[in-house]
Amino acid sequence: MDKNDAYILERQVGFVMRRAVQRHIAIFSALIPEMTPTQFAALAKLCELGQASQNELGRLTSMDVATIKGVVDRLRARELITSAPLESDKRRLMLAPTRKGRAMYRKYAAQAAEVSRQTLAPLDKGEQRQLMQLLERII
Amino acid sequence: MDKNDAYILERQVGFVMRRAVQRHIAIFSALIPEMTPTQFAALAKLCELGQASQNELGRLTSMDVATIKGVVDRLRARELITSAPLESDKRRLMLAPTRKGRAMYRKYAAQAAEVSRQTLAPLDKGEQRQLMQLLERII
DNA sequence: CATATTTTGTTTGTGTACAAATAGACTGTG
DNA sequence: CACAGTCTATTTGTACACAAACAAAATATG
Repeated sequence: MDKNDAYILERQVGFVMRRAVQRHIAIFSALIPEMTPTQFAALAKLCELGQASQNELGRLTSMDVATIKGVVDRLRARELITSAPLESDKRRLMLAPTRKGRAMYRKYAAQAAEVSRQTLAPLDKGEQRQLMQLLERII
Repeated sequence: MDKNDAYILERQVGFVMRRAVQRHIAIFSALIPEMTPTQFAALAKLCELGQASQNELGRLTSMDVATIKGVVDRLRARELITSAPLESDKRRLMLAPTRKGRAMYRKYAAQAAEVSRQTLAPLDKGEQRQLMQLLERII
């Protein structure tokens, strides 16, 4: 194998992104130890929407059916959201944030934005925008 | 809360990176269904080194002690690597790829590079380099 | 040399993440 | 209306990912 063709782990996007995500999660859990990024994402989206079915919330937060179920179960166990089957469509489980859930979201929204800032801190504003745009294009 | 201060999930780095990683993993498992990106990373690094202790391999592949143990266990179960306690330091578990492990690595190294290419395909060469450089700076 | 500290590995528990199989409820089309 | 296909949710199994607690071995330091 040619030296230039060599597979170098450290130069693969997957590896670099995995490490960047690791650092991001570490920053998140330092600033918001009360919940995980995933849980906060689900809660934030549900607060934004007011209500949504479990499936809908999963799609909007990019979590598959099994994943969103676990996240919803844990949020409900902590009484941050409620769930009830929809009368007009008994397949669907409608979710809504509780007062406590909304309070939690309001409490940490600023911190969550700070997590993004710290994650991107090594870059200047222009680079930050560029990174975001490039990432959005490979989704 | 001011509209400009609103927390928009879709604009947070963490969320965007998580989705980019999801897409990357989907591409990987389509091209290399035989193993996970994590397993391939460990095998690739071990093939590059020839041998390494479990802890060392974990550090070099950014996996914590519990994670690398699981990955190593699964690779060993498939006879892709061997492990043996080091005589000169009985704490350490020395790992090495088997003939089968090296063959597996050679077989998929080109495919793994192709995974990176496909992941970055929406970008031109310059943008790809830029993205990699920006990501490396936020690790 | 003795012991405090560090290093390596294991175990347990919790939390994503996804595939595949299942069940019940809805919808569309004949 | 019937029923084929679709949608929603659940369950099971596998695989990362990390924290915390533990044990054994090596090293450092007094």
